[in-house]
Amino acid sequence: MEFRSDNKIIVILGPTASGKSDVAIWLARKFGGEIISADSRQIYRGMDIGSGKITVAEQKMAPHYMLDIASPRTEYNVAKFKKKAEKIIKDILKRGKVPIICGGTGFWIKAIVDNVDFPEVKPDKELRIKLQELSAETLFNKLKELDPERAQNIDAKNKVRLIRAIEICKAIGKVPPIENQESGTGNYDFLQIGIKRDKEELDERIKKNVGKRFEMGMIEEVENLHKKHKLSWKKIQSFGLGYNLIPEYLKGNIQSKKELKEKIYLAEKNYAKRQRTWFAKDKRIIWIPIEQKEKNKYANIEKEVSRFIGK
RNA sequence: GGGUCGGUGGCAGAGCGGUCAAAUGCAUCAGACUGUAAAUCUGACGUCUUCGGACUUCGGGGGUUCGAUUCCCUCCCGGCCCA
Repeated sequence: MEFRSDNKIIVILGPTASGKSDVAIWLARKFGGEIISADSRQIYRGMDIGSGKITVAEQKMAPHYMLDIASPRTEYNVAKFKKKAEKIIKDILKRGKVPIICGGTGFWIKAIVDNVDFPEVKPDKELRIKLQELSAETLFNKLKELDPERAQNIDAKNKVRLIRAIEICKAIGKVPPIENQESGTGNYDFLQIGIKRDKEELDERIKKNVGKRFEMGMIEEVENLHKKHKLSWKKIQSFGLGYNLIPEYLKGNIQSKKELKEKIYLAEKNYAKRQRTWFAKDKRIIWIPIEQKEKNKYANIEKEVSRFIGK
């Protein structure tokens, strides 16, 4: 009997430093998969060490997509990601392979899994700059006039959200409600696996990871972004975490490498917490720990995946 | 030994007679999230609580005062300067 897997997608997710990439590569080789990165920073060229991108050698171990596809001077976003990723998914499935989405950017993953329908309103730079001057309160009142419905559930103190909502209103009248998209999952069948690690272990991994990336030249990378690629400090810092902190060190606002390292570690720990909070909401995620034993660390994940795709 | 500045919540650091359980930042904990998502944002953070409050805190001890984290004395500890 011919088994069909032409609508099955595997998602490997988890907080930073949980070891997602290794799992994805292993699965890709085992099950004939191709990996689509869902990471909002690894999208950019030249941001390798700071973003924790896997090496070129590792990338060669399985087909990878959505890595290094944008210049850091352009602005990438969920909507673009979704469009492009969907095309790639279709293509992978058509060739009889298994798409494996792997990443830690929860919102981007959700965009695919829940088929979030983003309103076709492109960012309006000028409007954003103008609105940025206003207080959250003013923005909120403005939105209340434009779209009382959206104003009802929006975070009234979050300027970024308020600005985007107003931006949408200006363009198409109101923000389309999201409730209509409940059943968006539609055409695809997803298996979402979260890499489970307890907090202490993850903190330890993050710490090690930061140390390793320091040795790999994380500081130099940021220096290059500024000097060679002519990116402003402000732009670099908008990428967050190390990209935010390292310029402070280079500018002399952080005194020592030791202090810088400690701060990056803390920032990544906090980031991991935000990721955990985000992922915790999605009850469909199956959390699986990686086994300690060497022979097959991924036995449990393998079992789950086998059952899912029926091999 | 003399002088001087200081010892505040996990840390840094305000407060300098009442409005102080004590600003602010960090850390910690919890949470939100419709084209910036590694971003952005919210709440909690002495103890107990029937959530109105109650109780114990600002190096130790003593004092002044209706009232002290804030003033005085003294002791202990630290920084700096002079010897």
